[in-house]
Amino acid sequence: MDMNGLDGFKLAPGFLDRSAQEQLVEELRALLQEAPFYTPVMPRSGKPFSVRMTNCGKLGWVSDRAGYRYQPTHPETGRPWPPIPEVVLAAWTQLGGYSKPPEACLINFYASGTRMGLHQDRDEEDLAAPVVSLSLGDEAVFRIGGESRKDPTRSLRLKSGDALVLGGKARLAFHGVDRIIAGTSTLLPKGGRINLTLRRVTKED
DNA sequence: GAGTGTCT
DNA sequence: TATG
Repeated sequence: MDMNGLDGFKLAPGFLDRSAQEQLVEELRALLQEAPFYTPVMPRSGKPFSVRMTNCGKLGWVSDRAGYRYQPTHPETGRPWPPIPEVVLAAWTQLGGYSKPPEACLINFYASGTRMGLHQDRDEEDLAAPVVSLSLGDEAVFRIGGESRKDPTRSLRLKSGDALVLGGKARLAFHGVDRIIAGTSTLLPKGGRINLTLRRVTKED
């Protein structure tokens, strides 16, 4: 809707065409053998997230009873995260407009019925860097607001192949996923949605 | 130093 | 169901 980022965010509809999406899903299949999805839990309460997560890149975002943090290894296998696929790195280069490379790529799997409450991405030290995300599979009803939880929000549909950049004004915008619309994509044989989120974590390195 | 939770 |  707003490619110029007047709201601070930039949506690039159809950034990945169907064959690029298929190739990426193929790469993800191998990556997922190395770093399987797991179910994170909320700090303190231990309540499980409905999304399943894994990561690639030098650092991965994790949540457990101790809190949120970035770490270099998978919490269940103890192994380092696999490298970020080339196409995904290319999205950062083409859309991010940032000199330093991404360090973390969070991979979320949303089965139908999964939601993600409104939140800010603020566990990164480098808040000047944008957040770039790619959608694959079923459509998501995405909600985005402002820097305060009480700011008005609006809803947008994220389709398979779309890229979304949260930078500048929108870097700290509250956002979440209200709903996944089952049956809106044939990309993933078992349905659901995969979201890849690229972030720069540290300022130097 | 809690929080991407669940609630209506 | 959509919204906050």
